[in-house]
Amino acid sequence: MLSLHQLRCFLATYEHGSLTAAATELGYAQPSVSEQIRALEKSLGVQLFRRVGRGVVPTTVADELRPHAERTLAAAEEARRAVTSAKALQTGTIRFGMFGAARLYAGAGLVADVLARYPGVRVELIGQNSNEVQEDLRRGRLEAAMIAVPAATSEGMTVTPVAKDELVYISADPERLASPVTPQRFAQAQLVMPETTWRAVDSTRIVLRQMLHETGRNPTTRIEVEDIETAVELVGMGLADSVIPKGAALQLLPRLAPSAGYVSLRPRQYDTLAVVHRSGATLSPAARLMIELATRRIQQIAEPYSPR
Amino acid sequence: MLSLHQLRCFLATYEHGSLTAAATELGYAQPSVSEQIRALEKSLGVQLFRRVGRGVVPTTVADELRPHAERTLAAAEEARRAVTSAKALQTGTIRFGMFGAARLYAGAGLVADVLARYPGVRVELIGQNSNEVQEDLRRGRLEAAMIAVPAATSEGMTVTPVAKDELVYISADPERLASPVTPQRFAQAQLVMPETTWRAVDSTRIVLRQMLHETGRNPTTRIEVEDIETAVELVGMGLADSVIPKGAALQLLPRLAPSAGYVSLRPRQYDTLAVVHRSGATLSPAARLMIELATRRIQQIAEPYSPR
DNA sequence: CGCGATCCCTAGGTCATTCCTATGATGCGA
DNA sequence: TCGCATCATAGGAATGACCTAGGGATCGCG
Repeated sequence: MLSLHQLRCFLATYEHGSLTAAATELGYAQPSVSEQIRALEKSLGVQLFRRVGRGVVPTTVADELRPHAERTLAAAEEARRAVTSAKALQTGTIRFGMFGAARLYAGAGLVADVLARYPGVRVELIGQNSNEVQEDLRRGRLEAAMIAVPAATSEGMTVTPVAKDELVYISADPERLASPVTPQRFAQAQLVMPETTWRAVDSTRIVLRQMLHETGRNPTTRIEVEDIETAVELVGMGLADSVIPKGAALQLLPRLAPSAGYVSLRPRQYDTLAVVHRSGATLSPAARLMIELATRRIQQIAEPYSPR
Repeated sequence: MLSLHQLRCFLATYEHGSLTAAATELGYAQPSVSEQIRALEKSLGVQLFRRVGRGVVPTTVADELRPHAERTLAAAEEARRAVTSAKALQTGTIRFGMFGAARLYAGAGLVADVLARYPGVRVELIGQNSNEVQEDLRRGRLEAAMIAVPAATSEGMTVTPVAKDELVYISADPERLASPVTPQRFAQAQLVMPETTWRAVDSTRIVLRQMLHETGRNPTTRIEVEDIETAVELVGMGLADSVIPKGAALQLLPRLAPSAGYVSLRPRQYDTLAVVHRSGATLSPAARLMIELATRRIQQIAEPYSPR
């Protein structure tokens, strides 16, 4: 079976015209190199060197083999180098999970942070929804992610809360923004809610359902849309109100709904943003980097998490 | 230490997303592949797969490694293929030694024979002089050669005579061609002799010296030139006569000295053409081919060798 | 022409690697 | 919750890598 080791011995022997010299260069005893060459010749079924009195002389087949041997060793070396630099985050791909809304107002800055520090890397931010991201985590497609809890956290996951993101009520009607929105008023509102596909398990909705449940009411939605931008635009057009994370409101309202504003709920409600990964896994440098940078970004916008 | 085997296991695992499947494809037991992957990860100092419940999932570093692993294995395969086809004489270089005059009138046809049979190969015909060729043989730079004996044959060489090439007297003067040239007449001739550099050991001259020595005379040369064509041209201009192998005379006289002709010596003198190689060496297919073709070519021109 | 130096091969032994079977641990899906 | 699929571990046999020691051939030199 052809091996890189044999090719290394072959090249050293070819260049020196001597087994002894090759062995010296490679740091082996002479019979070891001799044995490797013999094994290579046997495996190829051809004579590579003629043993002639003083030293050895390559055959024409050896001439033929040499450039290929060099190419093969170079490719192997290149492979090692690529891995090393990927390990050092100089190149390669960094993949990180991040649920929709948080990605919306922290994602671009996060990617910018990574690229500023490691210009050679590719960055992938995965996931439209926290639960989708959790599924990727569970399947191993993602090493770590920043998601909004509560979501149906499965066993074997380590969850580290990093920030609280307040949920605010947004509307184009100044009257409804005059004072914090109570559950009573909230229950009567005409709402547009994003992330239709995932409404049953969406973190924000779970929080809101809980809030309303305490008052014995169910939330009603007038419009269901897929993405948060559309929801904000609809709010700007005065067609409905909505509840979104404050960070998203700060970024999207001026751009998509300049006539609208936001106000807190009463009592204040929060999405908890947390870093999640498989329990017991040792995180790669890339993942640790992303976690650190994402945490910093998020905490610039949302309040740092403080356990009660 | 990185090995091709590890890369093969890595690729199979990457493609199947499973150690078991990879092992099946490669024809190994599952723990063997597992061990190879672990060794590769250790040698690179990086995790390549995350072990996740059902199967394994490549990390981004593995994504980075894969194309390089493929390139490396392809290069190794290419190396093997190149050697195989060189071995089968489909490509590569065939090197053969052949001394000056014989190469002159048989070389082109010999090369044509080889190329007709093996269109992909490169052919090198080495050597201007028998002794130069012998030196290459002794040093191992040549595997086998067709040379003219007697020449100073050194120990350790196997000499197989294949043809006798008669030495003929050439002249532009029809009178001198009327009858075979005796040593007496020869000793008085004005001669032009080729291969100046090697005159002391040249095979033809040794034969002629022996012939004259029996009559107690020494040969005199009027002109010394390096190559046989020049000598023949000078003969054609009537400036001197010469002695060259009959094969060379047949080919060169019509072209370079149409007014000249040739006649035998009395007694007839012969160069013996022989195949020479190191004793005890097993000849490569290429060398055997060249010997066979060269022998056939030579025997079409010179008389087959018949031991007395 | 012998003599030492050089270089390759062979022999025999040690140690590491490779590969196997058997078995345990774990996650997934019915 | 049970069965199945998958990976990890353990232990042992076979193979390969490497070494030291010594023999044979060749080369250059006195």
